[in-house]
Formats: sequence, C-alpha cells, structure tokens
Amino acid sequence: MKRIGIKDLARLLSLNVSTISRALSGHPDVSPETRERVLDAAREFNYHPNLHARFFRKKNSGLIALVLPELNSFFIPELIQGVHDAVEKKGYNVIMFISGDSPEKEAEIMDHCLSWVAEGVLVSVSNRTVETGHFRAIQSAGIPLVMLDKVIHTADFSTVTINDHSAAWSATEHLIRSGCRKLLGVLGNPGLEITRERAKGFADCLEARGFLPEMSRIITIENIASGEEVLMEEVIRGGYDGIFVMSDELLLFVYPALAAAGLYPLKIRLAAISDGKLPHAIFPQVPYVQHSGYQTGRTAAEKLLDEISGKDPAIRHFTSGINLVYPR
Amino acid sequence: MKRIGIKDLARLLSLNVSTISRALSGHPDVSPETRERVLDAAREFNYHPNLHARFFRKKNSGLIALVLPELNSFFIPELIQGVHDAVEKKGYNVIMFISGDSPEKEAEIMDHCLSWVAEGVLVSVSNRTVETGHFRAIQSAGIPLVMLDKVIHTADFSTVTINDHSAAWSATEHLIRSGCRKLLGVLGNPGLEITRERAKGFADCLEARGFLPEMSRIITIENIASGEEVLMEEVIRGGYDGIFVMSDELLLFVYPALAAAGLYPLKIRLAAISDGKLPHAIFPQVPYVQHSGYQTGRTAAEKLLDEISGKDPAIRHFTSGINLVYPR
DNA sequence: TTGAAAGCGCTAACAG
DNA sequence: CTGTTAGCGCTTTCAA
Repeated sequence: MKRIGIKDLARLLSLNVSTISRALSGHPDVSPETRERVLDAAREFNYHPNLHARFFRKKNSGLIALVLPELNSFFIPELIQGVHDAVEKKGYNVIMFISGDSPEKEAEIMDHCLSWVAEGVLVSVSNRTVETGHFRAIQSAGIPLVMLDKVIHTADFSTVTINDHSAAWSATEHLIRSGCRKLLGVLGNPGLEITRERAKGFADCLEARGFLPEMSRIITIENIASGEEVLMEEVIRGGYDGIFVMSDELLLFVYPALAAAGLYPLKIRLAAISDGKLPHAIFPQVPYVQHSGYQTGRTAAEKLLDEISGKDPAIRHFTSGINLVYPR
Repeated sequence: MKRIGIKDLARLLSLNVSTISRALSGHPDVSPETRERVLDAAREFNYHPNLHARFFRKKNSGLIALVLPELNSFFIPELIQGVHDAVEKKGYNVIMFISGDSPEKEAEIMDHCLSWVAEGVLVSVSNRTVETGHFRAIQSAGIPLVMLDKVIHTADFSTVTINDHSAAWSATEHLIRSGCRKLLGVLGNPGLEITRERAKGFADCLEARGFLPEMSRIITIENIASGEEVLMEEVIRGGYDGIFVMSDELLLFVYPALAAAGLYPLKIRLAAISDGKLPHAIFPQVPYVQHSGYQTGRTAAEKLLDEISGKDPAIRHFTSGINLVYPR
C-alpha cells in the first residue's frame, strides 16, 4: 500500500501543501475548520510524517546515539532505561550501537553517528580505547558528546561516573569495621580507569587504616570461566576473612564459589560495589555501595540535552554520591 | 564547523556532483584516477554521507525498530545483543523503543516506526495489549513485523518464542523425578500468554504424573515488593518440598527468601526457567530449563531480515528447543 | 567516462 | 488566512 504524503492530502482536500504542513504542525495561521479537515483526513488516510524528510529539511535528526561497549546483567539495562526516560521526555529517539569493546568498531560507530546526524552522543568507552580522535571528530562537527560510566578523563569531554575511589574505600572500610583483618580485593579488567580507581580506593583505605602490605592482596579476574580457579586458589592459600568485590559481574561468581567451599558466610565476609539487585538475591545479603545505572544514564542524558539546547555548554565531570547499603 | 557535502566536494574538485556520488558508491562508470581523487578528498575533508538524505531519496531507512515493554536483568540484555548481532551484519542500525508496558505507548511507538520508515519492526508485546490494530497498521504499510518472547499468537504475525508449555513441563518433571511430592508453582503476570502457557505446562505435567489437586498449588507474584510475604506464607502453610519458578526475575527473590528461612536447600528443591546465568550464581546451583535471550533475539532478527529481503514472506512461528541443565 | 537536471517529502520564506 | 516556490543532500535517469 502506497504511503500517503502531504501532497496526497493536499490533492484530496484541494488545498496547498503548505496549508497542510501548517495545519499538521499546529501553526496559528490556519483556520480552525481547515485544521480540522486536514487532521481528519490525516487520520482517515493514515498519514505519518516522514521524519527523514522533515529532519533532512530542518537540519536536525531527533536522534540521540547511545554507544556501549557491551551489555551486562544489571548496570547497563538500568542505564539504558535512564537514558531512555530522559531523552524521551524531550521527544528524542535513541539509536543504539554496541562496540563489542573494540576501539576500531567504536571509531566506525562515530562515523555512523555523523552520518545519522545524531544531535548528541552518549558513549561508554571501550576498555581498550586510548586514542580519542574519533570522539573529537564528533565534537568538531558541533555534536555534543557525554561519556558515562566508562570514561576517559580529559578536559575535553563531559563525564558522568561514580566516585570509584571513594566507593571502593567505603566498601573496604565496612569490612574493616566489621572486624576483618586480612582482605582480598577481587577486580576486573585492569586496563580500565574504573578498575584502577577502585583498586586504588581499596589500597588507600587499607593503608590509611594501618594495614601492613602482607595483610591484603588484589587479584584480577579477566575471564569469568577461569576465574573461579584463580579465586579459590588464592582464597585457600591466603586465609582471608574479608573480600571486596568490585562489581555485580564478579559477585555473580564469587558468591557461589565461596558458598560451595563453605567459606561464605561462615569464615569470610563480603562487600561489593553493585547496582543493588544482586546483593539482595544472595543469602545472607551482601553489604554494598550502590552504583546506580539508572542515575548514571539519566544524569548523562540530561547533561547532553542541556548541551544540545545550548543551556550548559561547559565541560563538566559529574560524580554521583556514594551510599553504603547494609543488609537489613 | 560546517558539514561538508557532496556538492562541496564537487566544487573543490571541479567535478559534477553525480560523479562524486558515483565514485563514493563504487559505481563502475568512473575512472580509477577520478575515484581516487574523490576518495582522498572525502577523507581529507572528513566527508560523511547524510543518511537521511540518502535513504530519503532511496525510500529505505536502514533502520530496524526494536520495541520492548521493559528491560530486565538477564533475558532482555541478551536478546538485545542477539538482535544487534544479526542486524548489524546486514548493515542495519537499531532504533530502540520502550513501551513501559503500556498498550497506548506501544501504539504511539508504532506510529514512530512508520514515521521513521523503519524497514522492519521487532516487538515484544506489552503485557496488557489485547488490540492488535497498531501492529496491523505496520504490516499494511508493507513493513515486516516479527514478535518475539512476549507474543500474541494469531495467524497474522510471525513469532519467536520458546515452547513455554514444554519448558514448564520439563522443569516440573525434574522436580518430580527428584522425589518431590508436593509442588508449588511461582508465576508472574497472569495476563501474559507466557505465564498461562507455563502455568499450563506445570499443571499438565502434574496431572499426567498422577498428582492429586491438593498436592500442588500455583501462586502469582505480580509485585516483587510484596511478593516475599505472599510466598513465605504459602510455603509455610503448604509444606511443599519442591518449587517451580517461572523466571529469573522471580528466582531472584524466591531464592533468598527460602534460604533465609532455612528451607533451601534442606527442605525444598527448586527448578526454574532461566536465561542461564542466575542459577549458577546461587548455591547450591538450581536446575533450570534454558530460555536463551540471545537465541530468541537472533532468530527473530534473522527472520525479519529474511522477510525484508523478500526471502521468507510466510508467517511462521518459531519455538526453540528446550534443554534442561542440571547442576554439575 | 562525465555532466545536467529532476525529484524524493517536507518546511519556510515571500507574496497575495 | 492561503498559495507559490525554492531548496535541504543525495541518487538516478538521460544526454553528451
């Protein structure tokens, strides 16, 4: 069935296309009766504006690009929802890209954003990205870009993250306060800013509390499959009484491994940084510092929209507050 | 900085726009030297085609719409990834919508799809949707539509789901085989096809295995917040030795509630339908029938792409195989 | 092998 | 209040 256009309506109603256009977009210069007739006809013939044509003409696309390195189970879905809620309120739509954690792919995606004339770009940076040329290209095309969650800290881009250092510190301190004397930190990809900051928060807190170097250790789990072995070997050898887990993804396998070995909850305490769902699904509940995906996504999207509308063009770095959640 | 277009390149190289267009799109009728010059200039001046203009002209948008009622923790992220992988291979991009589980919103979104001239629509139907007029509107505009996961079974739309009935049956049978004699089924939204089918699979299996009506019961958890109370009251009263849990979302709270009460793993066995991550994160691991989000997304997207390219215009209902995963 | 020109659907001057 | 018209960036006939 042929798609009906503004021209068809014009012919049908023996009016001019511009009158139709005006009636449809609520322009004041059009008589109420005419407007009604047009609106009725539009409904009747199932008219839908062609946004490509409209935006093509008006030089803006109504699209916000959301670029993610990969999807995970807790944080990212919430983040997407946050972005979505913020963006939708202003009538924008989301076009989503997944870089698969590849900087090359990421660069291609930036080209796509340019080609789609996205009005703004939200990007959670790939773990292996070091070069930022492709991001600057977006900016120099006049398109606002905000980094969220996984970011590169320079003076050039606005960012939205949590304060990873203090989140890790806070979780670590909770373990110490609970009486732990020998601590293990379980961390993810070491190339990431987010990992380095959390590792540092963990280490700094220990130092500040007078822990000697031999009273703590950090292990890195890059691959969940082999992770359990690495973890259990260290745990058994080390005699730990507390473990700091850096993320939900890690907690998802640290918990059953310890439980199966009979170590949690009897011999070892846990504390995590989490979006907040998983710790409640574990028994006994794990204390955690909340890292809200929804807030991150929403804040970043709102900042981006402000930049788009010229309201807050300054580069800013938002770090959301930390709050520790104890089991009830 | 002004965006550079095909016209600017033409002026720069003293060529005609059509030559540029041809060179850029790899048309054979253009001399190798000219092509080189054009490609070089495009790179140098950072040319990016305007897809709105291109697709506007060519009558197709390169967009696949993905419409979801809401995001969850395990299944949906995998589904998105599956859709993404399939679609990207063919050069399409994904424009994402969230209906918030509202039929009205869903109808609006269908209008957006029309307005964006999406070339295909993938939709996981809102729980409360009964009227399908807005979906037919898409089809009668000549746009293929495939439903996935949450679907409405009619002769009009292709669908991709798992065989919910046999998944539930299989999980239930596993409990019976393990020796359970009194079973509880924990189900979600009762308005959903998916829920009805799983409830039926549970009940049918029990009947086939000779369970008397008083040896089983079904409870419905619509709201996670109040769910724990409902669950525990029933569990304590009923004296169950096995519980069938219909989804990851439900398992996420059923497990800690039972564990906290000291019932799991000692007195009660569990079996679930799950994407496959969460059961491994629980101790002891929960047997489950796998419901793969990735496969669902991927299969649906591939079917959609086939329909778009005219390869498989028939309406089909795919139900993926079931396999039961035991704890190792 | 290249150029000229029309037209995709819509908006926005400008004119009446 | 309504009509006329040009043009957004690109592809695609048709001509040269």
